[in-house]
Amino acid sequence: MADEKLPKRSEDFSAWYNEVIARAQLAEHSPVRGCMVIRPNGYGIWELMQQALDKMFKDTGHENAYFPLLIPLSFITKEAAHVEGFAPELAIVTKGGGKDLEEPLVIRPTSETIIYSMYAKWVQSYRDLPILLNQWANVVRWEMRTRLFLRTMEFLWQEGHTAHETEQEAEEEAIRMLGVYRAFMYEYCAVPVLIGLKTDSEKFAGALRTYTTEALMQDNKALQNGTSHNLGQNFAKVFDLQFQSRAGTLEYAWNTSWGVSTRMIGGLIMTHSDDDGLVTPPKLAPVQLAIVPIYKTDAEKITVMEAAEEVFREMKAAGIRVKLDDRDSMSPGAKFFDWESKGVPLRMEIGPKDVTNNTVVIVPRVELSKEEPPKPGRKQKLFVGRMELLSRVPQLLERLQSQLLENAIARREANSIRGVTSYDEMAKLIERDAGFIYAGWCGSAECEAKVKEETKATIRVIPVEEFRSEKPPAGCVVCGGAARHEVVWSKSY
RNA sequence: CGGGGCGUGGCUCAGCCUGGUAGAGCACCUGGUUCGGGACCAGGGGGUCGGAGGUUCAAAUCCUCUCGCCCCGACCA
Repeated sequence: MADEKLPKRSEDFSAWYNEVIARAQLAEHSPVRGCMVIRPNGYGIWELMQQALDKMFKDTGHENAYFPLLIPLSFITKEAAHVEGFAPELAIVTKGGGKDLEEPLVIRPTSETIIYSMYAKWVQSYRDLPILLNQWANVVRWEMRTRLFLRTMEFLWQEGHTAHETEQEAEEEAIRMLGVYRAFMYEYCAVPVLIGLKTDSEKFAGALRTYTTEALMQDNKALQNGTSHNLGQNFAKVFDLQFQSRAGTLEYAWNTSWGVSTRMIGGLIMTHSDDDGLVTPPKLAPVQLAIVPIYKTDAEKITVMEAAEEVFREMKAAGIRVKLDDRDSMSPGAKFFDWESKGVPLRMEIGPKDVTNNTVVIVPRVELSKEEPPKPGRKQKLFVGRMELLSRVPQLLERLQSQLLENAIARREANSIRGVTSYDEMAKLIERDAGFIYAGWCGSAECEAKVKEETKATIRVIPVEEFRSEKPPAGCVVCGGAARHEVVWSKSY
């Protein structure tokens, strides 16, 4: 299909990213600036993400519901920090049915306001708490500059919204869902993330505290791909979300909200894909195995197709997402490139020799360290007996899944620099896109702003203990004052 | 909103400077030969040149306006 080579990551990362998406037919720009059409190959990834996450949400006691797209403008303006944060990116409907509306309606940029206004009606006493809901929805934020998946004006996401009796319960919920995201990123996306707290300047408009998952892309820029907020009582106070407590007093509820979006797909691409095109982790690959039959003569075609169809049925029955590529007008070589650029984890070749030997050839999309190494300069080819397929294919998919995570962790570690103490050194590291830079921070907004101003890097996360360095930093890398936190600096998307 | 670039078959672009029959590669359709890493030959379909106005015997080409897109900067999951 493709007639040219991809741009190389090392030469033009941004052009490479766009081209990977185009080749894999994941998405396209829409006629409206900043919006995106998600094609089946891309939406298939999203559906698999949804399925996995939805189960995780249900398993942690949440239910799905749906709240409307249109929100009264007055709702958004009720919470001061919230308005301030979102005002510049609101899309507002002022006309309906040919007439000016009495009150303009906002197309939701997020649903805190409409949801907590409803919760207020549903909650009388502490017995009505907690409320643990999630919704799958689209939201609109009027962005200046957009990139497919990473930042589009309309995007798909899920937003969880909960209400609790106590601050501690809300805090536990925010952290529990951060943990869910972290597990999802590792186990399904094979995207290793740092987790921790956002600084005040980076937190959600209207939150008490914002927790984040941060991944490092192959160009060494950070991507925030999940957030979980402890909203405190900010929204409860504005929308009268009150309940009678166990002690009989009237109290405001404590809220959390948490979300992940189609941005994760961008993160997936920029984490795993290579100069041959898209790479998808098996758990999120709409097609996990592509079977390419190879034949010359009509007689060969008959026996090869027979074998290929049998393997296809076998794999399908075993629950593998499999495709038999029976396109007659395309050469096998062209099919190899096609499936590679689409990121399919395993490709299977079945030719006359395989039929005779009762074997197949399997080529993994990325090299597997636990399998026989490839010949120099060649792709790794695994010769597998037909009888072993039922055990080997799932095993290879698992190995590929863990290989991707291993590779990504290794890359992140190779591009994480700890113990930076001098501001000049940090500035130089940022200048050459060194990756995640760990350094001390005094906690002042001035020091944070100075770095952003001078280097474009920001504090991505104040990591939880697990991700901190063994030796805590003593001083702030900017002002030299006592360090209150170890933080991770990086340029970001 | 500032700075730069670009709008020509589905895609990537040439043609514009110096006005005169709309082109190429890829993709697509038909037939044949091919097929274990991007096949080849022959034939074929498809474009009011982003839009409007102007100059001219004549505009993809020159002029004016307009719309849209992309890249770089200030805000953001």
